[in-house]
Amino acid sequence: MNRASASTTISPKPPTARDKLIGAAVKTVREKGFNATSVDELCREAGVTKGAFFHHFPSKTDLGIAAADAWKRHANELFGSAPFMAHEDPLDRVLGYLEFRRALLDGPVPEFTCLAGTMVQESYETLPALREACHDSIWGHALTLVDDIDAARARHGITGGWTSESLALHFQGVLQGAFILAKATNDSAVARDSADHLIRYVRMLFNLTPEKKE
Amino acid sequence: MNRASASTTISPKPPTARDKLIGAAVKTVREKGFNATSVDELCREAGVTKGAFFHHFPSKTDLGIAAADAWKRHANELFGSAPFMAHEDPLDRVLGYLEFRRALLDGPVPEFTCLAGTMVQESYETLPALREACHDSIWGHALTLVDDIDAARARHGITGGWTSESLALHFQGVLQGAFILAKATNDSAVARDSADHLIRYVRMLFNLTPEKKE
DNA sequence: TGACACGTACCGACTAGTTGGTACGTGTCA
DNA sequence: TGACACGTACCAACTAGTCGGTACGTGTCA
Repeated sequence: MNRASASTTISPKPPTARDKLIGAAVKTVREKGFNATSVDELCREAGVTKGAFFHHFPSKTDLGIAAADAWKRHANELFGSAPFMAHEDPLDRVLGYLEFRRALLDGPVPEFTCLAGTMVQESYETLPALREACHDSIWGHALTLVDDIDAARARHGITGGWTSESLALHFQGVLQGAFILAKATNDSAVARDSADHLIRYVRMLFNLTPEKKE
Repeated sequence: MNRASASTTISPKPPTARDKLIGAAVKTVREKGFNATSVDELCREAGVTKGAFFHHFPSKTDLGIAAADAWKRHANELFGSAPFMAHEDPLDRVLGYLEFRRALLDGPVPEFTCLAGTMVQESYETLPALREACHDSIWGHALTLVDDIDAARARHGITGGWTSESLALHFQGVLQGAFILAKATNDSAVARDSADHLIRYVRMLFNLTPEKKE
């Protein structure tokens, strides 16, 4: 009898023009880059008009900022609710995270690359507000790993001349680099190889056998 | 008595408009990206006119391709003649390469980043010829390391479930990722931290102590 | 209950400026 | 003299952003 009676109980609200534009930006900017994606194209992709665009966003840069923020929330939801998070040993969660990320490196290149990593290359010297949003997106995700790395070090008695934060950021760096290699070949195999090296590194840091045996 | 008689013995030929445009592209594209750099701006930076531009390059994309090629030759000359190449043990050359690259991660961000890695993000789905040139630039440099990695493995009896080529590409990937992290912060410290993790990884692969002691 | 005021979401034609690229002229040197 | 290296003037297409206007929901008060 309420306003959603005629539809299913899930997803009561239809996506607004704002939501559709953010979705279009996440998709198209990852394919073509921020500067090569025009406002008209984003509107076409989202199925909205230019008036709607500038009603919701003061400028194209502001859509980029909103998309970077949405991207961070998307990532933290995806990984925060993934199966590997159920492991009791924090080291298993850390390795589970890396293996989960490696498993994502499949299929077409534009679908597994990082929006923030793509946009920061085009903005870091020219659009400080967008650069900052990309920074927040990457760091905001990386820092979710620090507590587990810390706990894994404590549990397994690992010290070494490195910080947990630097390792969490190294994870993101290796993956960002893997995306670039994959883009250069238009093939994801090279990215998976790089992820394997990263996993091997972490196993060695924690005195496990370099190769996983099952 | 030859055509360079009137000038010093060094650098006999003045740079052509073509050379100056490639130099301008290497500098400006690394700062702002390929799409955000206009032809007019490249001409201004190089001190040449638009007529000269399109006399030497059929299109802006072709300048990008030429710049990627020049970048590869520049890199191979820089690293091929660096001091670490004199080490007798190939493992010392491999580690010397990484330490040399780590040392380069200093100063302003736009000066140590990679032209090919920057351009490939903007071209991989839209400009196949430029993507291919970026691929050649990165791979053409990475593959110069494979023989030394192979020799180092033979000398030190290292096998492991990885190929020398994948490790050489992993080096490039980690560095490309480090550039992105540095761009996101506008600071190079995070890139050096990531390079340290990479060096630690290689030392562990070859059964050295994780941290260097002198 | 219904008329009025107001706010939000959205529309699409328009503009001022920029874009990559072209056409053609000119100087220079083998 | 003619080929090459460059300069000047220009163009059509596209760019981000503007602006006057519409559609419709909501709160209020007689």
